[in-house]
Amino acid sequence: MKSAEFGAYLKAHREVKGIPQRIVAHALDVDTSTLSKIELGERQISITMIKPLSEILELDYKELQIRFLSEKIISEFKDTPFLKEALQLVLKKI
Amino acid sequence: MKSAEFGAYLKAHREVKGIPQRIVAHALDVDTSTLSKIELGERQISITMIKPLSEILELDYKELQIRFLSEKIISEFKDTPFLKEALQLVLKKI
DNA sequence: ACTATATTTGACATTGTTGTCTAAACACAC
DNA sequence: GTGTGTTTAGACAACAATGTCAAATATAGT
Repeated sequence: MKSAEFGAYLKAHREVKGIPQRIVAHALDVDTSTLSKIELGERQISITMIKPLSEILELDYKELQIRFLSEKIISEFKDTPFLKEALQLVLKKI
Repeated sequence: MKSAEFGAYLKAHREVKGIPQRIVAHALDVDTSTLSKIELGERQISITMIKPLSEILELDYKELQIRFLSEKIISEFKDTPFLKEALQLVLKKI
């Protein structure tokens, strides 16, 4: 899932709840313009936004965080040789 | 990654082989100034540099790549909640 | 010490990303 | 239609990261 899709996912949830961007943007401490761009995939979502997003959209934080993070890692490293081995090494180290 | 440690490791290997920065820098298609900063940890190492580095320093590519990549991931996400779970999910997906 | 080479440093231009601001586009009630 | 609130677009400044260049410093070799 690309970042644009994650943005669309957030937008869909926001609209289901009937919350205007104004409110969500305030919770994230950004402009509605920035939030709009996030929802449209024109701006990256900062990882620090996941917690407040989960709260205001009433989504499970842990689930959203894991999903966001895993997609971020995949999109960043998907074409990198030996990614699998590196991930296994990271898991061993942490 | 601004890993001074990895840079120092590369520098140590280069010096053991007696290869001047000039040669390695040329293989990486950068200035000696940039290479110096990389070795001192003042510039990030681009992942595309690992392959030419392994060749010129006669280090095992796979090993170097895995090591570099795992350290990069750790340094980037070490304080991120649910990293372990996200990594496991990534491994499942790829 | 002198010279040549190697390395490091700091200033700089370039590039990419971020969020804001203003205004335009949109939706929808009245 | 008009008016009100919402969303999006584009231009902009702030900021960080990159690599280069030229100058400064360090290291050998003789």
